[in-house]
Amino acid sequence: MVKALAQRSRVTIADISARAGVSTATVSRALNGDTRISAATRRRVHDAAQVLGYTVDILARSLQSGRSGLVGLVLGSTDNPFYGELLQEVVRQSGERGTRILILHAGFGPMERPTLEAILQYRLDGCIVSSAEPASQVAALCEEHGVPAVMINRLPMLRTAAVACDNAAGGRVLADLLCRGGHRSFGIVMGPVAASTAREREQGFTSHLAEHGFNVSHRFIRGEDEMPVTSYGGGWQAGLDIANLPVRERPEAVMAISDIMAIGVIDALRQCALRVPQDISVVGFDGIREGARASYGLTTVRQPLRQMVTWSLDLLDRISGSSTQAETLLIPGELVIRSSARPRC
Amino acid sequence: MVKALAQRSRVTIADISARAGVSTATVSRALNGDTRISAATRRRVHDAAQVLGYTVDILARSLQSGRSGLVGLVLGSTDNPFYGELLQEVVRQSGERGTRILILHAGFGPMERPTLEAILQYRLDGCIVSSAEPASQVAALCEEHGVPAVMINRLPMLRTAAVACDNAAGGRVLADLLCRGGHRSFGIVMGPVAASTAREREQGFTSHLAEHGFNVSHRFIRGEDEMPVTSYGGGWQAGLDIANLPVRERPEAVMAISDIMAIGVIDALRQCALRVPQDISVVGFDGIREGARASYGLTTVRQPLRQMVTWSLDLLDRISGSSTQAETLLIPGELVIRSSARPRC
DNA sequence: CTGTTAGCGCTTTCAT
DNA sequence: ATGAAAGCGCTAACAG
Repeated sequence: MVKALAQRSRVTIADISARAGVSTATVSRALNGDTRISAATRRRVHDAAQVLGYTVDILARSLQSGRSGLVGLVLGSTDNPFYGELLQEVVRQSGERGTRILILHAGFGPMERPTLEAILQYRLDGCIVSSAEPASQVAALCEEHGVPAVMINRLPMLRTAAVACDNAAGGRVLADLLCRGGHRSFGIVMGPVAASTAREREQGFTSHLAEHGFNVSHRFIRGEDEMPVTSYGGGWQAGLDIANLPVRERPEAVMAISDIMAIGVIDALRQCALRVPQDISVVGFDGIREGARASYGLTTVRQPLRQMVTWSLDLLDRISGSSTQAETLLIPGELVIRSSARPRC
Repeated sequence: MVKALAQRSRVTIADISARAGVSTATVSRALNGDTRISAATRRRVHDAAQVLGYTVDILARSLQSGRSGLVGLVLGSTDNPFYGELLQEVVRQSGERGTRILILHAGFGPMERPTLEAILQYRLDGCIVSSAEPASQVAALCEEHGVPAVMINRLPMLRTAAVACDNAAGGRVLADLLCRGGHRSFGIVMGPVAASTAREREQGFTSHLAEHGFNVSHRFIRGEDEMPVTSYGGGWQAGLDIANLPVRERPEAVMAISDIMAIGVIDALRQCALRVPQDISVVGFDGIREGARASYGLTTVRQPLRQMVTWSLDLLDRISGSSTQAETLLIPGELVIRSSARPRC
């Protein structure tokens, strides 16, 4: 009695079995909803558990079952609000399914070895990878050890699965919008490290333009030294460069490879007294909340975040156990027309 | 052989013990750097581990030791970039210490019961709580079960520890700056749900003004329905309201309770053709990256994020085991003067 | 329907 | 300096 209180020792199924007068096996079964247990016993067990304040020890369960109920998440730099939104959605949905999120990485750059090994050490049920650099490391490790992995918005690597927004199609839709808006010269803005995502977007954009007899006259690759990915700072620099172009050379429309870059571009253009969209149209890609602010009114292609996460989690469930196969789900993005691109010439 | 490959079974210390010709106990000791093991044996064990590609199973270790190496993190809505920055810093530092982050919550609002129980189920070594609403629930649970908890930027609850930026002092510093800038009328902007953090900031601000014979003439409480906390949208609304005030009533300076609100205020003021800081000065609090953008140049008090996280993690280490005590660490914020507040009248 | 018995992989006395 | 054995809390055969 005193001891129990003093030691704050964990309440185990053994405690319940004692109190309910059944074996621990029965307790386990009752608690896990095994239908073979009589209603009466089940009640007694549940009551006892309730009274004692029992909670399963997932560590113990996992040791036995091999599944931890943990999903690893690899995030890029939260400098890009997209990752924050992704995190929130992943946490929400995985919570609903009763699985928890272990953060493996959040930031730019590669992962360190010990961090990577957490995948094995904690017997993760799966991994969701949404950042560029660590993708291949994680893919290799998961592949080798049979841990399901799904890339969000990255090309599937090795035999991992992937779910992505249809980047190429999105690029095409934006090109189309700008063409219809009567723009005749185009620029594109992207970060130094071109992830597959960026390349696809560009490719879709460029090829659609080509089909209509246009091409991309200016291609700005700008980034911050410390973080050579798509970033506000990179967009800002590109914006300044665009503003400094001789007027006749200046593209009438610019597609930024991500919303965060587009926002940087817009700020820089305005800084230089250029008006968006009157003087120049700017479109982005991602659909982050910030783009919806009245001060930006960013026209963009929104990634179907919710669905992408749902499918990722489904995929993880499905491929766990079965031999991992490279399966790719492509979801169309949604064109969101606001005010940063001129509708008519 | 075939079986080993087919089953992809985990490499355990038993495998190592077989290969190295020692007992599993010795393997465990060698791997954990027990000094009593001879150098020769240790080498053999390490080599074998290396060759076999061994990784500890933390689940098994934890079951034995009671410590999981997992720290729970409760985050507010990543709508406020502050939480994204916090996340990144926490992940970085905990990674360095060899502990991993389990996300318990990310978003506005309370936590659901099952999520809360993850704290016990995974035997978390501790919890870091930085969001308002779930704080009391988490505190209660941790308190009751002896799990160390530290509130970041919240009042310590029950017997939990806390580390915070000195909010009151920060408020005072901002008030002082504005006074010296020659401002004579003041407004304050905050979200509907006033966390302790917000109240302290306001209190410091107001009391310093009072000491100099000023007071806050306007107090704007604005938020978004779905998310009644400090938010961009709330700041925006407050900004519009300020802009719509009769000119003579309009405060010369406004302090927003957070940077994200300050940014909303600035955007709205500009939308209404008011210039910041020429027509009105705006200051914020937090020091998020976004405020550093040239388009905002937000004058603010920066929270010493890095140090706050370091201390939190230290605190968790220290109080684990010992009877939890309410300990509060207050770290001064750093005044960052940029261009959103008039320096001289 | 329920109890008995083995472990899951690791650490840790207690011997030697 | 090393081994044998117990056990962390749970689940899953395998009996009845």
